[in-house]
Amino acid sequence: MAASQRNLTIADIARLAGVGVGTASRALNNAPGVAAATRKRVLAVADQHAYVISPDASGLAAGRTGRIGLVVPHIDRWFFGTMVGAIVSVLRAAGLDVLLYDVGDLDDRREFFEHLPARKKVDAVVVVAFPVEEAERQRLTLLGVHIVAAGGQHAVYPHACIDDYLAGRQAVDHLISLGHRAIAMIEAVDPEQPVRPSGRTAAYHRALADAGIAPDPHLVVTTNWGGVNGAEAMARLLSQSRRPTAVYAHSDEVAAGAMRTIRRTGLRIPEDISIVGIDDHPMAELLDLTTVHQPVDEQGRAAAGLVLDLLRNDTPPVDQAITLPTHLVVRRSTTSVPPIP
Amino acid sequence: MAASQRNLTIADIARLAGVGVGTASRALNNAPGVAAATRKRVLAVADQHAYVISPDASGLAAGRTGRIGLVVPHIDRWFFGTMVGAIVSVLRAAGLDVLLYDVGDLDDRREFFEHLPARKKVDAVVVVAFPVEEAERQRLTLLGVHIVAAGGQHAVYPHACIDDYLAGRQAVDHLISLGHRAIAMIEAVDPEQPVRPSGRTAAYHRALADAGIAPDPHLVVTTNWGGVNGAEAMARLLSQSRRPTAVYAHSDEVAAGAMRTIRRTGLRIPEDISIVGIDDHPMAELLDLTTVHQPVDEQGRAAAGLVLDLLRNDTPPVDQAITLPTHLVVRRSTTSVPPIP
DNA sequence: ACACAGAACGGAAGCGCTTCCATTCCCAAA
DNA sequence: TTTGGGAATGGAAGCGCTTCCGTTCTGTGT
Repeated sequence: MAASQRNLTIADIARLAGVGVGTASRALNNAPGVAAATRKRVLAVADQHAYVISPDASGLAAGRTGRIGLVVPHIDRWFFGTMVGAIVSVLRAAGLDVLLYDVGDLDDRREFFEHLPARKKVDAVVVVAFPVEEAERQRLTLLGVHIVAAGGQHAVYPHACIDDYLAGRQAVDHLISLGHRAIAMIEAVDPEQPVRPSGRTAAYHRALADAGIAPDPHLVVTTNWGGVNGAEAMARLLSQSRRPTAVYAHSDEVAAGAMRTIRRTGLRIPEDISIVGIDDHPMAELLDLTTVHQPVDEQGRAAAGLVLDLLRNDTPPVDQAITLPTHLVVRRSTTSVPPIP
Repeated sequence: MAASQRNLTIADIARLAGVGVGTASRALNNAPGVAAATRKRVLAVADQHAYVISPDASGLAAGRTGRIGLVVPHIDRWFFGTMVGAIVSVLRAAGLDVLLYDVGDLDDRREFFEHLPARKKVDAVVVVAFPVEEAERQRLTLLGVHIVAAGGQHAVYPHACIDDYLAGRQAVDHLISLGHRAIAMIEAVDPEQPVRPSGRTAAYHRALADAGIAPDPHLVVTTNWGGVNGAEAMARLLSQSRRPTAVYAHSDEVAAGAMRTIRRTGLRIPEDISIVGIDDHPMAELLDLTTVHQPVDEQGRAAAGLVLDLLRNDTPPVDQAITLPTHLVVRRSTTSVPPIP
């Protein structure tokens, strides 16, 4: 009885199978150098006792962890959750485990980079969709493992992402092509993240310039990420003298908020105001929101693929920067510019 | 040079600090039995060399992992993502790491319970918001660690959740109190999960019975989880001879889909049809959807708290089943029953 | 018949830590 | 002054594995 309480070790299995620990180890790891019959016998014994190798002991001896660290802000949001799901799926299939670190709010983030809880715990790290600052980058080198970025452009790391500028252009150019000239932008920033130049913002300005439309600072408002803030931002936009005929929102969530404000104001979408978002959030379909689709799953899978490459060859993969295409999805929230009454 | 490549071990730190490995270990672990001056010296040396203890070696020797396994379906959905975020936050603060396992689709799920990838990797497991079947439960015992459920009622495990029946009653009773009698229900099931009796469904039937309203099977439709399916289900509902004056949807996402269908049909919300959901998804506010709020964060934090209790005392906590309250949030999607034309 | 190359195998050393036990040291109590 | 006793400490053993090296055992070529 007492003996059965203790977990079996590889030595027990070896003894029960009548082999040495070395052979048992090779058999259980599917390593070469074991006769087929022997391997079978060892596996049978292990199976019979529901024995599995201790990954920690194995890792300690072999010098790897079998784990990948995922550093992600706001796991509760669709974009990040989807990305994480895709990454986990690929890594799991490769037999790797995922250690999750949330750096959503500033405190968590500081905490993470200060103490680097992932140290000596992972074979690689994926930073999911947030810009890593220079100081943070320095700290990350202390981890001494490969780093990959998913869903954000980080020239310094291998990464998989979309082209934010192009996505923005697809949205704004769509409005322009419909004849709109009074095009507003609701710029979204994450209060928890350091502000940085956004491709989505640049796209707006350049698209207007390319179309010969004079920029109007009153048509640009900035707000925090999130639907409710989008609603508030839209209210600001509507409180001005010049009413836009179209709105370009940095994300579908922001657009959703804006739509509520527009409708509450008594205006119709798209007859009075057209609106376009970015992301193709599942909600966009329910809202009939025209948007720019970005392949979140694919970004995640691609990033996970980079990790696997990095782990296999120690030479960096040829294709270090994967940029996935976005495309416009036209629904019922945009139409051509209304005639001036 | 060559020496500096190698990672330092505790023996190196001990030597550099002029102490034995035992003392170094105690100092670094903040364990008793070390003179203050000695501890300070050891910590200084460690700090200077950016040394941290190897958690794997430490765990191996001490017989723990410092990790908690999270088993969760659909990490990309708001409910699960929010739950995970809350759990991670509490566990991280307690110095525990989180290993994430996604059992969203049936294959992943079978895979997980068949191979139990978490074996010998975690000190406890949290199953997030999905019903564990008897066979799966059997397998889980093989893990040999504490198990806690978050966001689902599992009599067999310590858990934190809401009362689905009560939540359903709050929604349906609200409609009844507004005078509605032709109340439809859109029942949501997860195609990836085994079907099981739902408190939200029971609430509907009993609420009607309690109010003396004759049940009408035509007013009940079942659909898969998700907004698009809710839209389709609502279409089915509207294609019938008897049009409901109110709809009770099992979740806000389903309700959102239904709202689109209602509006596309040319009906107004709430003038022609009232609708109520459950969850208080962030989207509900943007949709002006009346719903029943459930505290997802709190469920996650409570579940994580149970884990910590279980790990501390080996005696199960007194409060093994934590049920958190829900409450109705009235917005603009419900109103009293329209007069019969 | 013999030699010899491989394959199969056993076991010791070592991965980086914790913990226990034995030892030393210091100070208060008598 | 002597004597316990507790605090501080060093180091060996052991956590459960991998891997290397030396040994044994085949079968093959001649």
